[in-house]
Amino acid sequence: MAKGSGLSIDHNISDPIAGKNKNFFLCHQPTVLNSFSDDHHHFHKFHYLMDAKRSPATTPSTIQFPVCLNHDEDSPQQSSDDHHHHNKRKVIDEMDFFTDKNTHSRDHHHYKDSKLELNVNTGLNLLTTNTSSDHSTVDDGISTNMEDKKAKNEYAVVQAELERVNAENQRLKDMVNEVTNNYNALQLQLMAFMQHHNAKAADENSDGRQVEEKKGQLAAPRRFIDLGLGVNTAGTADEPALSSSEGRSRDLGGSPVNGNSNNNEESNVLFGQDKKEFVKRDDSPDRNYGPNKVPKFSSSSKNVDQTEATMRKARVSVRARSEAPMINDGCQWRKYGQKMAKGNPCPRAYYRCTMAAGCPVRKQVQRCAEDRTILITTYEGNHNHPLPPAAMAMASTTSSAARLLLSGSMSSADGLMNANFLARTLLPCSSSMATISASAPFPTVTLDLTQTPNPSNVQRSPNQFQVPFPNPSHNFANGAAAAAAGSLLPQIFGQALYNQSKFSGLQMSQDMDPSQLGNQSQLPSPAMQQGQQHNSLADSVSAATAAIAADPNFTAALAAAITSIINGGTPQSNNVTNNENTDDLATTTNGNVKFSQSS
DNA sequence: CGTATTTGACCCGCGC
DNA sequence: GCGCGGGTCAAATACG
Repeated sequence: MAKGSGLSIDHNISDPIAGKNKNFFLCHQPTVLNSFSDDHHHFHKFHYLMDAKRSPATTPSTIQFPVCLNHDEDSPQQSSDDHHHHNKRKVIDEMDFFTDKNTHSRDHHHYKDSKLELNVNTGLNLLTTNTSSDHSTVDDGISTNMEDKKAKNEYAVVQAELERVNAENQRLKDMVNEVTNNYNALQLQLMAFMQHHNAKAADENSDGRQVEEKKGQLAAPRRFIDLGLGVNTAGTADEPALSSSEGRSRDLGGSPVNGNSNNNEESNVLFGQDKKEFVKRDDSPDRNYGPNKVPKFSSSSKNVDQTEATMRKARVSVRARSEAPMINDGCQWRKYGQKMAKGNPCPRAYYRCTMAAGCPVRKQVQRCAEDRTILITTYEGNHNHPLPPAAMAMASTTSSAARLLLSGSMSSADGLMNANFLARTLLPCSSSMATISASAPFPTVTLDLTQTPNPSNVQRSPNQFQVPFPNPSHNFANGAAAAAAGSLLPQIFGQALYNQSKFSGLQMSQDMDPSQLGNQSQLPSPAMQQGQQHNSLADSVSAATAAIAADPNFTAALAAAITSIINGGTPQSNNVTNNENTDDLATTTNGNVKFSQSS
């Protein structure tokens, strides 16, 4: 749909991006959400939380009313009223209660489904019972002050309970947000870690070296050069994404700083950009990244020019379930724009990193059109400043993933094969498949942290290829558990790797020096990984379990697991693949990793 | 009052 | 050349 095409954006959709309203919804059925208002999110989310807590055997809400009817008569509130087994006032109470409630959630029967159901049902039951039984008493025409007081008391009790539940709702909402953020952060950490290892493996493969030979400390920096562009200088190889410089000095007129030859390799992750550069172009827009502008500042060879042009476009997209407007990636961002993107009713928000002046890193945040609980965050560029540990994961992930992607896209003849290779190397443990798109406008690596893919449900565009990966979820009986495990397993596995020094049972240690792990040490070659993964995964996970059990971060992992299970238990409708190529942000895949190469 | 966000306008590339 | 869509700017506004 065209921009400004009268597309009505309800604030349910725009809120999460707009950032003002932090109350994004969690919903089983995204298609119903558009009719809800802000006030209703509250209750809807509450229902979600409570529903998740319920045991599977919980009776559906529609059946609970008659069941609770009896409970209500025995409920403390009413039993306290010893004098009135036929309380005529209860009709009034009930009406009052619902009058109050209706102002909040008239449409939300879900609310009654929650913890408050006793109270709510109390009213209902009283109504039904009283209407039949009250005839005798009501016909008496007796109305005492005591009854009025009792009614008011009950009303007050219900109101207090409502307030209490509201407060609890808010608290739970906060908890969910926090847990979700932790979950995403942890997964990103895993991504970064695994991707580092695999990138190294890929590097060594391309160098024809033996895995065991490499020295971790030295190999880590080199990898970027080799993967990025062998022909390039360290500096240019440093900047696969739009962080690359150039005289995109539309406003600043800054002299282009190319090459960045002063940049050391070790600055790849933390300092994707050399400082000279970002000082010059502290506000340079992305549009100057166009290929036509590359020759201006680029170095000698056309090869390098093409490389830079491609690298400027490189993007790393992360799909994660999050209720929050943004995933917590450890960086500070400032919003500088918002647009409606074609093919997605949710607005796309543009952010730039504000942790350092002139940091070229930008990101786009957009909800997935098919499943709006999924947040799609697309990163461009490398940070030109030190990052806190929390931000390291994402920074290194995007940086290295972009390099991996570009290393594949560089050799045009083998583009798809390289993409396959990249897909295999990025997340062999976590993903069940990788989808490779050759038609995206930008070379894009998509890391899907949402769920375990179901290959049979995936719809593919003709130019997408999927690389089957070992699916860790095949051991799980039900889909929810499988979905949960799909995201949890790699997480545990990654956590185990992270704590690898604490145990020695990890299969991976056979192929590499454990001492190198903390330093982006290498992994077995992708082929080896695939071959060994099946065999070693179970052992690795069990070893990992032992490792993380002793780790303080286990709590985070556990929280992530809970979140994952909750997510997995909700009906998901994101088996849809949006093949709209023009919307690279919204392009979905059930695979955890997708590479999109510009043709 | 300083900072962050919003939002309409603008620029640019691309396809027709 | 024109229209469309993505991306960014910057004045206005909101917020703490």
